[in-house]
Amino acid sequence: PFHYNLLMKAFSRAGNPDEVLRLFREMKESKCDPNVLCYTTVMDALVAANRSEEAENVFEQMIDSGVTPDAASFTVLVKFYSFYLKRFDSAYEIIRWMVRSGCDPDVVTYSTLITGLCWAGMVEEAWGVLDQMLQGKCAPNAHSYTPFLEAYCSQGKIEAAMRLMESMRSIGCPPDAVAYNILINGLCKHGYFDVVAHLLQNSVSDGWEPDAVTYNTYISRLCKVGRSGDAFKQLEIMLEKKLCPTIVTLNIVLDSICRESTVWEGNHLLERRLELGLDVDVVSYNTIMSRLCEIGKLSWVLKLFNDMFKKGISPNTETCNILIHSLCKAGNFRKAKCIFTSKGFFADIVTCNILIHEFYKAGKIDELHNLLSGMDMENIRPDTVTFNTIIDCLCRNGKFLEAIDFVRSVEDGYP
RNA sequence: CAUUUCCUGAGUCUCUUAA
Repeated sequence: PFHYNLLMKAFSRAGNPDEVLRLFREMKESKCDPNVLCYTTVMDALVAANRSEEAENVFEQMIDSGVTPDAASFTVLVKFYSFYLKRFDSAYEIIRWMVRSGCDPDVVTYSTLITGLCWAGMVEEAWGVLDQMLQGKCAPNAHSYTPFLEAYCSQGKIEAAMRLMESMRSIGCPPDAVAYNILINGLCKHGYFDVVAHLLQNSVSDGWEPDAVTYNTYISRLCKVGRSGDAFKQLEIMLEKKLCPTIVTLNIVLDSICRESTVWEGNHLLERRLELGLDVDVVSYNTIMSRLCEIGKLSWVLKLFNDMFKKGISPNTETCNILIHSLCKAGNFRKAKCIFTSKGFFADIVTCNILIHEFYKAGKIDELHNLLSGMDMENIRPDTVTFNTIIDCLCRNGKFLEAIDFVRSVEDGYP
């Protein structure tokens, strides 16, 4: 069981839930009874792949086979109810169940719920959970506060975020590099690059040390506002500080090069990756394929996809979305559908938005309706992009009355 | 039975869709 768990954990980290499931089956067939840790590993792998129904099944299996869940396994349930399904009533229900069964929720459980609530924009509710936590004599840590920082920053409430940083200090949870990274991301997003420069200068006296993520954040944001020259200066500083660039750093630079100069130069960087001591990953390929998709080079996209496969890098949902988009743009709906319906691929809302747009453009209204009802069955919830796409397409086709009806029909259900 | 070690859960950065 230990060794199986180690293996499963490795595949889970590599983002390969199917292999995790295969090992899990193999384990049970070889009469090696999984323990709580194994069940939790499997559940977490499934949740990370947004396959929560299957995770729920595994939890039930665990109960049925008489294995007692611990705080960690319950927390995985809280995680998928709050992070993915946003069903907070169910998350609270899990916590009540924990208390009833004598397995008290700990700081991780509460922090998970707080994170989910903050991501959903329910900041007030989240403060309530923090109170509940304090009443339950469970001491909060940095994980309990940073979700609030993130929420404030994304709402543009920079002042509130700064004030929270100060209170963290006085409460005895001084902000760490992660907290500063969240703040820096928020500051960059709202254009306060000068404030970021100051924070970096004062880091020693403020008691924190910038890490690779700090610079990745700063560099990426500078690139996004077209200041790639300044971004490269920061990359130099990062290297001078002996901070090792990560694969994310490489991907940020790659993205900037592909957008600003040519895909060709981006590809060139890929070939020189070894000099940096970094190996490319699925995101590197997605970055290039996406730019190729943009300029309509289907055959190049397919070639890179093959290269990627040969290197043993598994495609993720983004990869498949780029492929589907490229195929549709080239009018090859048949192949696109092949990917869409292939097992092992789990469509998300982005996949559906791409198809909705392409079906409209191609006038494939029947296909469109099939897709919409399929989304309903698969529980894929439309987002703002879905609605904007539909409205935009209706208007472009001159169907203004239909567009107006549509807006009215979704007015209350607008996400 | 105790003790020690190993294996499970939470926060920040990069890629995909509309305008």
